[in-house]
This record gives sequence, C-alpha cells and structure tokens, in this order.
Amino acid sequence: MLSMSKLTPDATTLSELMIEVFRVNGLALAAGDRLSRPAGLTSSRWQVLGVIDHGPESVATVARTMGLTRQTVRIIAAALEREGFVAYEENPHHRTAKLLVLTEAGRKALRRVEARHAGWAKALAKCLDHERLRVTLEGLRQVGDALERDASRASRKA
Amino acid sequence: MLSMSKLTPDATTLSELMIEVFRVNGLALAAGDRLSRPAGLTSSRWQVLGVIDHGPESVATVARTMGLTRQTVRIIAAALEREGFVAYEENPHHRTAKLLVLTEAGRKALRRVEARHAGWAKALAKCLDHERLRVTLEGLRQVGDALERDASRASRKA
DNA sequence: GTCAACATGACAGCATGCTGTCGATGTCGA
DNA sequence: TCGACATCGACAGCATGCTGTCATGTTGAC
Repeated sequence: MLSMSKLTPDATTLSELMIEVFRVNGLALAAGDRLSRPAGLTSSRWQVLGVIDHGPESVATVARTMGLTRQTVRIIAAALEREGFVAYEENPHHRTAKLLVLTEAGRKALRRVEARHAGWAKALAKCLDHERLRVTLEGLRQVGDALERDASRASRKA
Repeated sequence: MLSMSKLTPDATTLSELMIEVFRVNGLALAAGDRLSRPAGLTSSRWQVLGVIDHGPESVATVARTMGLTRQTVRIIAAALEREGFVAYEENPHHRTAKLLVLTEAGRKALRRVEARHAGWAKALAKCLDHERLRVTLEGLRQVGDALERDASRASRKA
C-alpha cells in the first residue's frame, strides 16, 4: 500500500490516510496492551472480560460480539480460565455450550484496567482539540463506509 | 478498548475514534489482499516487491523500511523466491547478506497490482470529499503523534 | 415424532507477526 | 593489526488470528 506513483492527488491523500490508519492502529494496540498488562491481561483478554461483564455468555456469543471467530475466543477463554479470570458455568438452555462468567479475580482485573484506561484516555484527550477529534472521527467513518461498500461490491462479484 | 463507562466526552470520542481506526484498518488490509490476489500476491508480499522495485536490498534493509522484523521479511522473501517473484543476488559489500532483486515475473506482478491499486484508489476517492479527506488525515496524524509521545513516555518509565 | 437445518464446541492445520539466540561477517578505533 | 561492537541471516519457540472439518445439541417444519 506504499507505492503511490501515478496516483491522482485525491488517491494520494487516501493512501496516506491508510498508512496513518495502520500506524495509529499499531500504536493503539500497543497502548491497550500497556494498559492491561499490569492486571495480567492483554487487549483481547480485557475485551472478552468486558463482554461478559454484562452477564454470562457462550463462547460463540462472545465471538460474534467481538467480531472474532469461535476458535479464537475459545483459545482466549481457555487462557483466562487457566489463569482464574473466568469460569465455565452450566447453561440451562444448552447442555454443551457452557457460559463464560467472570470470577472475582476477573472482575477485579477488569475494574483495574478500566480505571487505568479512563485515566489514560482523559489525559490523552486533553492534548487534542475536541472539535477536531469529532471531525476526524466523522471523516474516518465515511472512509470506513466507503471501504465497506467497496468490499461488499467485490464479494458480490466473486 | 470497548468499555466506555465513566469516560469524559473527549475520552469517549477518542475511544470511538480508536474503534473506527480498528475497523478501517481491517477493511484496508482486506482491500490490499483483494487487489494483490489476482497477481498471486498478498499485501505484505506486494509491499516487499515495492521496496525492492527501487533497487536490490538486503532482507534487513527491507525489514527496516517496512517496519517489520528481519525474521518476518525473511519468511516473506523465502515465499516470494519459491514462487519466482524475487531472486537472491550476490552482495559485493557483504558475503552472506545477499540482495533481494525482482525477477521479470515479480516486476510484472508488481506493475499489475499497482495498476489495480491506482484504479481502486481513484474510484474510492471520487466518493469522498477531498478537503474532508485532508482534514481527517491531519487529525489522525495528531492522534498518532500523541499516541507516539505517550508510548515513548511509557517506555522511558519502564 | 421425525428428520433436516442450524448452532456450538473441539480439533487440526495454516498464516503472519513477534522475541531470543547463535554464529558468521563487517567496521572502526586504539 | 587486533579486538570490541554492530549487523546480518538463520533457527527455535511463542502469540494470535484464520479456515475447514467433525460430532454433538437444539430447533423448527412437516
């Protein structure tokens, strides 16, 4: 995605935007890991805990919520269970599809990460202009929507 | 990165921005794969070819240029060599550090992807307002810079 | 009630990124 | 010239995502 020879100015700006998206994506993932590490978590594990904080859920449901595959969540859940952050609970509606539920340690870790995250986001936002942030978010959403239309068009053709 | 309870409005906007960055990142990667697949490539492989299009380079140099590790590029290069897109060339300045060089097939594949990419970016940019795109890029860069400062601050503390 | 879809969890295998380590090779200063 | 240091390619091992496949469970149409 880097070579930009023979592109129109608009297309060049778009390509530069993509590169910046890649950069911010990497930095944000690193920040998430940094925030969750002190609680013994990673970004993905923190996110799983966040999903089941609202109530016990099956692996498949968590996967759908997070936009990951069942298999991926299954691995994350196994790790979280091994480390005592979640437990498997019998599901009254399904014999084999057990429910993931937060343990006390899991809840405590989640609260800790959430507190760190809140402080971090607040401090970071203070360095940025709120109106500009809003405009950027809006623009990024338009780009995302355009990309999504493009993707669905491509998948229809294939 | 999803739970946003107890966040200030600024911090909430920032978090939503991150989520949108994740989304666009995924969509852009998928688009890159879609563009390069017809030429028998993936995003990473295309990018490696783009780097050595300017001239033969060692694995380590390509890695630095792309922001990946030597090991990762070594694997990609091995695949590209296996499939005939690149070849290893003797390096006059270093006996063991051979240079990656495009083969004719590699150059042809690269040109093909670049053409597809140019058309794709042009069509996509047409659906978007250029000025808005510029503002979004600018805003994203500020966020990226802030994240980078935050990361280097954190690494200094650790 | 039965049988065909569908949902779920588990397993194998793959892709692509990382780190840590090693030995070979280059480079530069004393 | 020689020795410390940096660089390079290679290997092992890990993390985290994916797909494909399978057996089992659940549900709904008939």
